[in-house]
Amino acid sequence: MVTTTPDKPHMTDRPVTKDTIANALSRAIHEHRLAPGTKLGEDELSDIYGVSRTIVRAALQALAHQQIIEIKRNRGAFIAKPSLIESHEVFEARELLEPRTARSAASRATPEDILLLKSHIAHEHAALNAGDHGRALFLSGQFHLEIARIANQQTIADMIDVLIARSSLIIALYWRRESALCESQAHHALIKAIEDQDGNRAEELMQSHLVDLHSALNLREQPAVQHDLKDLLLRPSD
Amino acid sequence: MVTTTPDKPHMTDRPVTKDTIANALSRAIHEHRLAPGTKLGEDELSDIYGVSRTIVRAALQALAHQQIIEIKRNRGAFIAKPSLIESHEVFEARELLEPRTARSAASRATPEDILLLKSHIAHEHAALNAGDHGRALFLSGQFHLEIARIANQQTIADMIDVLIARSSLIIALYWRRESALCESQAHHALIKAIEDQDGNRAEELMQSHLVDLHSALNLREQPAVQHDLKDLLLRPSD
DNA sequence: GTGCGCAATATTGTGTACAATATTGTTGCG
DNA sequence: CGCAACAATATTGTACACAATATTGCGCAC
Repeated sequence: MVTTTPDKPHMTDRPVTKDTIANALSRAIHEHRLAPGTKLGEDELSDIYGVSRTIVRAALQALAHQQIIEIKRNRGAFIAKPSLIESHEVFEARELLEPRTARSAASRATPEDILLLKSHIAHEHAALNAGDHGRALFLSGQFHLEIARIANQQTIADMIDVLIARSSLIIALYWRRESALCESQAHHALIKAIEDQDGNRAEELMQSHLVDLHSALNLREQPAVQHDLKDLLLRPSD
Repeated sequence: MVTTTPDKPHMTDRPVTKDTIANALSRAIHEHRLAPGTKLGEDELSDIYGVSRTIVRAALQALAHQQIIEIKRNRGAFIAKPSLIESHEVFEARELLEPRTARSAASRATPEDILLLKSHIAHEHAALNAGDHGRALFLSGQFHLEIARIANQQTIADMIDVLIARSSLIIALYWRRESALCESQAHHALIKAIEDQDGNRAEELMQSHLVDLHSALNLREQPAVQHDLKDLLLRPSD
């Protein structure tokens, strides 16, 4: 057995910088492999990636700044659990940013961009058919991000990136199964509008798509998944 | 001389956390006491604040994430110099976010909020009369931030906060003196609209105010202040 | 037996030493 | 005299050791 080698996971010996860890964690959170409330111990991570806690801490601080993890002093880092208010705010912000961005994308998209978007959809479908809901969700987010990139507004794209990451957490906490209608139809329609350079329609479709997403959430009650049992025991309810 | 005491600057012995340093630097940048391109050495800062480089690095990383400083590997941290494209993007993002936020603020503002806004203006005027342009600029930014806070959208307010910080850098680089018209009139009108709960007018005023700001910049030529001499020598021009 | 307080343990916070890299100064060769 | 390679210096990158703090477990008193 070679499993006893205490070396880094990959043989290519890539440096393993803070971005390596931040991206890995970000991805895992996006794909719902890490649930809100999960503790991310520094020693734990430094063991996993074979680097010192210094690097791990830098990665955690980066994620904390995106508000997808929360660092409590002398307590550690935990995957964030967006509150009801926060969740509304995130989607309201997306509704403010993304429709106009989609309009802009419609007027700039090249044939290559369209192909890329379609490939995104295809991968999303494949993941969904394979039962990999986490990956499908991640790709769905990347689709939105790709539109922002096409719009050629890096600054806005960066903001949307963060909002999408937080949306993933919100979905983990507040998604209601009954409204499990697959949203890929909306994405298809969006591509069509962008392909047709129909900015008005793209904006409108994006707006209603986000409203649909927003309203498909149980943003009236506390989340069903409550890892942080402290406040759960303080909420008797049913 | 007691200047030889190696202690912390303030006698109150406040912990001096990374936020202390980040806020101080942020403030100094806002007020144009630190010019774009200035190098921020780690040892330098750790000496100044009497903490180890660990804390300083954390502060610098936080500022880097807001894109108001740039960290070059093995080179150090430098105050950012937003490019022309970046500058346009920042103001386009503000034009997307702030008008709607002002509308929202108009419908929520309490009498106390109005008073706070007016006090902001007063301080801004005072600073301007005292010739402290840096502080006036800082307060002007805070005014915009205050409106976002009144709108009760923390998420959007956070984004605007970052955009305002970057705007300060952009103004340092691209402001043209000829258009030195004091903008406080616009702020006065905005307060009036908010006080009157006139959302439409607030949105409209904020929009035109930002367009004015945007167009008061020399966003066609490279910045006059070029600390980074590397690319300046590569640009012959006049 | 229950509750409180203290000790033991584990985890994060910070400082520091050393390694890696970039920058600068110098020297030797063409 | 100019250029290039190399050495010296300075600065950042990383790991690690210790300090501070929170959590947990235990024992004692009531």
